[in-house]
Amino acid sequence: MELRQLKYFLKAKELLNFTEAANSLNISQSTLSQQIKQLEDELQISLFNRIGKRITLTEAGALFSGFALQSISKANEGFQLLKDLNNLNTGKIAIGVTYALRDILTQTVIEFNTKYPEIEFEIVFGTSKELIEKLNHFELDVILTFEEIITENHFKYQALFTSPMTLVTATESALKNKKSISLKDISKLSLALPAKGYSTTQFISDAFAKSKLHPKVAIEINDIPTLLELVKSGNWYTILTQTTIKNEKGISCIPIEGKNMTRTAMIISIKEVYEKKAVKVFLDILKSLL
Amino acid sequence: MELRQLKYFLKAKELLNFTEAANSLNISQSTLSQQIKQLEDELQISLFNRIGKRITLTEAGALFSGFALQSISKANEGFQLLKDLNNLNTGKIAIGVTYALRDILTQTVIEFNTKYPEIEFEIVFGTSKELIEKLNHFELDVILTFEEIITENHFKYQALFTSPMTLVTATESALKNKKSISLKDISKLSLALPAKGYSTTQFISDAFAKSKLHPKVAIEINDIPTLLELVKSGNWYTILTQTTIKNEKGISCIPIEGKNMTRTAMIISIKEVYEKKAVKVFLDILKSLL
DNA sequence: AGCATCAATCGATAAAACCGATTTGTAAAA
DNA sequence: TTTTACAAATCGGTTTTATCGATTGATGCT
Repeated sequence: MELRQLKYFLKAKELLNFTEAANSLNISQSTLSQQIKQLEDELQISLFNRIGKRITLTEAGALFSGFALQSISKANEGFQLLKDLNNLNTGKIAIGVTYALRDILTQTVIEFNTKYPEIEFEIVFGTSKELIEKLNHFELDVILTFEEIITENHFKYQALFTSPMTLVTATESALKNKKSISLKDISKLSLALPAKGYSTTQFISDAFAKSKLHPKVAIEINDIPTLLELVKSGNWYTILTQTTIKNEKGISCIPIEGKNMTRTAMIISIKEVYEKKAVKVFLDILKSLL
Repeated sequence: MELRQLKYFLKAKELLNFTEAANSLNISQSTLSQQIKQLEDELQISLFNRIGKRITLTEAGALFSGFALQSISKANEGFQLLKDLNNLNTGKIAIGVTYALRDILTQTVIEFNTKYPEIEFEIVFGTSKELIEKLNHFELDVILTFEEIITENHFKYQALFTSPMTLVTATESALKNKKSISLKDISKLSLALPAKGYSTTQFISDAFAKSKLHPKVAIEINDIPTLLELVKSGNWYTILTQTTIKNEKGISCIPIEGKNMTRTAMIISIKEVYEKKAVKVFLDILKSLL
């Protein structure tokens, strides 16, 4: 059992196709086939079912894959630690972020980059659900999102700031002079909301359910800039945290009445995983900008 | 970076001597030297300082070794899981135990072995300190001991039963008719106690300190059967949990007065590590015997 | 039936892990 | 200081194995 074989196995598991996996790994199909077989021989159990010309993962393969991933990850974390030890002249930060936190992220990336121009970024926008999935697969170092209802034990949470939930309107709206608005009043309006999966949408539907109200949802959409365009048209309203529309023109926001109508921005990372020095510095800059 | 190299590295780290490490690994010193060098080249950092003819671990080596161990352990845990998946016809249980729990261990091992004769045992008697050290190095699957003052976050603790602290005397002792005894009275007696490192000794000295008393410790000894022989002579007394001397002949015990004069037997294992099926079954049998 | 696809297998090659012998460098002993 | 002993590094050669391309065999699709 070698790390090489574990890598091969995981790629084959991911694609469930030896030929494609071999291409992806830049080895021949024959090599991959042999190495998987060798691993199976050593483990004395099949990792894949060969059903005709297609393969599926066995129960053993499914159970084993978690450990294989952990084994590789630990080795990589060790490697990463050594790189960091030298300096911040190399490396990559992978950050997941919800659209609402775009502004603070952008500021931080710009400032970080002037100080450490060699560090690469991978920035992934997505729903909380998608980001947490990626975090769990070690595809992201850290994510920035709002607090979740369910907290997971192996995550580390750091609160950043709170932001009120607001009704977002076109600037020239009938409601433009209101200082605040109730959920009941909102339930009379035609709404365009972020798609399910966005934590904001979950939060809103929970809030309405608690008040035994039903929002009029005319549009669900999974792209926030487009959502804002729709709102600017004046035909619909939406509900977002105030932070989301900071620096946006042509729209205004009205705080929603009621306690607990605020959300807390969070940094989420995996507890037991070594935190890259570059990530630490990045987060320090982020916090200093608040 | 391959698991093979990580294993070589860890053995070299352990022995801090390439020649001995190579022997222990059944490879030549030249191979070990080359493989370590190759690993260092890949990691672009030295893992060992070569000071003359002797080697020491660098800071990088020390930091990296934890990840190397984790990487290997995760791979091994995956392997173990697959073995367990098949059956309980193979495998090994490594148990650490303090002498006090010898009786319950023995019963469990006997019963387990009649059901699963293929499973091997490695049984290590030692002080709590020694056992916890071994548990942390993945040399033991589980340990049986009394509760510690300090609990560690990455351990899982399962309470088994409580046992009173007792003064142990030769059966034909001047104290034989006493139903209980105070710490103050004990402080007048000549004691033989288990060596430092035994959790019982720690517990006793704490108890005396709280009562501002000083025990008369005539003998410290790191072997419990011998300790009991000394007590049987009638020249000394000792303090042990009642469980420890269950089924021992020629000695009697007198409960010690005062609250908190009991200890709780514990199963301790590492939280995040996969628990072997055989270990689970073993512990189930152990609990059923209580 | 014929074709396309994919994993397994075969034989050959290139890479690498490995070994024994030797060298180099240091520390301890004389 | 010189000698001796020891331990890691290096060298050249051998063995092992990872890899490849080509082929085979089995399956699903048209």
